[in-house]
Amino acid sequence: MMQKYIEAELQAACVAAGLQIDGPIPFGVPKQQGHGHLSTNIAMMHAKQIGKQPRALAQEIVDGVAPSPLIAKLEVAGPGFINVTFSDAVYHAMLRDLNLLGDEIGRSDCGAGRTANIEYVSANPTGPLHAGHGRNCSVGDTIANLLAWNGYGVTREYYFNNAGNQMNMLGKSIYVRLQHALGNSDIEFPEDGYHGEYIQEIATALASEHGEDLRAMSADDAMAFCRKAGEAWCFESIKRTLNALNIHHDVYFNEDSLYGSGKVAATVEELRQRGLVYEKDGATWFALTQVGNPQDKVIIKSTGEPTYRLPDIAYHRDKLERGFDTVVDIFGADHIATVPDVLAGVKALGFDTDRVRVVIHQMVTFVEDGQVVKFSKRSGKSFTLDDLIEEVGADVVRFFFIMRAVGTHLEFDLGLAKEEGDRNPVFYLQYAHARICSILRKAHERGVTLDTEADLSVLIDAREIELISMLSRFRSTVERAAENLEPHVIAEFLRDLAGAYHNFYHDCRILGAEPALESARLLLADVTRRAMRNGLLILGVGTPDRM
RNA sequence: GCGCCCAUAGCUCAGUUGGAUAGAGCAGCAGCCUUCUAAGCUGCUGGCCGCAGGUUCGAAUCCUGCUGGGCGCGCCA
Repeated sequence: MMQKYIEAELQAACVAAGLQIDGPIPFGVPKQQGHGHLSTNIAMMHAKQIGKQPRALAQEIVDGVAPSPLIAKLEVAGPGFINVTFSDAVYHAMLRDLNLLGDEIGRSDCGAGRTANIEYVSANPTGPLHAGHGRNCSVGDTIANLLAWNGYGVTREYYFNNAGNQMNMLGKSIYVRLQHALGNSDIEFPEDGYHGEYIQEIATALASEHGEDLRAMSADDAMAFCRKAGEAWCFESIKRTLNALNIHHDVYFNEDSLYGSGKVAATVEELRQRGLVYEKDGATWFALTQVGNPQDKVIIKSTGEPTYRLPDIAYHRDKLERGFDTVVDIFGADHIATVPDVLAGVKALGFDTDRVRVVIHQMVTFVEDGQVVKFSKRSGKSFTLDDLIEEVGADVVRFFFIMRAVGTHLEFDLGLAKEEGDRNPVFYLQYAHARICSILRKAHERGVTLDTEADLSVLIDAREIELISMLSRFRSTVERAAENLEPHVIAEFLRDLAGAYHNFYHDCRILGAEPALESARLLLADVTRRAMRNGLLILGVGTPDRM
C-alpha cells in the first residue's frame, strides 16, 4: 500500500539514470529501525549491467527524485540500498483510506472472477474424527476462507467413499458387537476390525432399537444393515464435530457416484487408448513408468475392484471438468504417495496440472507436560477431535492447528492450549480485540462518538505510526497468504498487529486526551478492531467483545 | 534401498520468495497499575541458522554431498 506513493517517482528516476526496468520495483520492509519505512535494492541489482558502483547508482537515482511533501527522507545506505522514510502525512492518508474500507478491510479482489475448489477433511465414515484430523480440517477451512477473502468463488468439498473394504469392515465390526449384545458370544471379532468404543455404542443402540428385526435377518442382511447404520452414525458424528469448528462443506462428493456416471470406466478407457494401461497377473495396470514415474501401479485388482487410485484420478478429472480455475487438495503427509499418481493420471488425460495445487501438511504430535502423548487409532482408546475441542475449546483448536507452517511437524502442546491465560497465543489476539471493544463501549458511555472526519494529522507518536504501518500491510498479507496457501502467515501477522496495538494502547492514552487527539486515536483503534476482527474471521476464531 | 518433508536461542517456532546488526512467544532475571481490561507493557540474559562445499556484490534462504529425525514406497485409503 505504501509503495504506490513512491514507486512512480523512483521508476522515473531509474529511467533517468539509464536503467532498463521491466516490471515493478522490488520493495522490502526493513526490519531494522533507522532503515526507513521502505527499502529497495534496485541499484544493487542493476549496477553491474551498466558498469557503475551500486552506491553511486543509488545516489544518482535518489538525486533524480524531486522533493515531495510525502517523503521525509530518501537516502542511500549500506551496500547500495535506497531507503525511503515517509512523512507522517503518508500514514495519515493511508489510515484515512483504510477507514473508508469499513468492514471490508483486508479484503482483496485479486482472485475476482476466478473459482477455486478446496477439498479437505474427506475422512471416510468409518469412525469419529480423531484429534490429528484437526490439522486437515483447520488448514483446509482457513485456506478456503483466505481464497474467499481474495475474491475467489469458493467451493468447499468433502470427498468420501462409503463402498469399499473399510466400510464392510465397519459393518462387520458392528455386527459382531451386536451379536455379542444379543447373546451370541461365539462369533469372533475380526482381526483387523475397528476396535473403537463407538462400535460398541452403535451396536448397543442397534440392539435395543432393532434387536428383533436383526435377529430375524440373515447374517449378510444384518451385516449390511449394520454397515448402513454405522455409516449414518459416523457421518453424523463427523458433521457434528465439523459444525463445532464452524466448518461447513458445500459439496459432499460420494466416490460411488463416479461409477454410476461412468466416469471411472471412461477414465480407464481413455488411458487405455493412450497406451497407458495393460493387463498383468489378472489385474489392470497404469503404466506410470511411461510418463516418467518410478513404477507402474495397479488400478483394477484381479478381483475386479478398482484401487483407490483410479477413482481418485476420475475424481480430479471431474473437478477440473467442473471448470474450477484452481483445485486445491489438502492431504496429510501419510497420503503423499497418491499425489504423483493422480497428477500423472489427469495430465495423461490432457488436463493442465498447474490448476491442481496440493497442500501436504506434516503430522501432529500431541505433547503434555513435556511428554509425547501416544494415541493409536485401533487401540480403542482413541483421542477424538471432539475430546480435543472439549478440552481446549474450538478457537484454540483452530488456531493451534494453523499457527505453524504446513510443511513443518506440528507440536500441539495440550498444557499450553488448555491455559486460559497470557501464555496462550489465541488469547493475546482476542484480548486486543476485546480491549478495543471495551474502549469503544466506554467512549459511547461518555458520549464520545466515532468521527470519520477526524483530523488525523495529530497522530505523530511512533506507536501510532507503527500501528498504521501494520494496518497498511494487512491486505497484501492476506493476498500473500492466499497466493501461497499459507494460513500461518495470518496468525503471525495478527500477533504483530496485536503487539502494535498493545504498544499503542500502553503509550497513547485515548479517552481523556485532547479532543482532537482523542478523536483521531479512537478512529485508529476502531480501524484496528476491524482488521483484527477480519483476521480472526479468516482463521475461523471467535471475536469476543469482552474477556 | 528409493521418494517427499523437516533441522534456526534451553523449549515451541517466525524469517515478507537472495538483503543491512537473524526475530517472536514461552522458560529465567529485573521493573511498570489511585487514570481507557496487567489476558497488557518495558528492559536484561540467551545463536557455529545440523555439517561440508558451491553459486554472487550479498546465503538461514538457491545447488550438490553428508548427518540426524518424521511420513510414505500394497491387487489398503
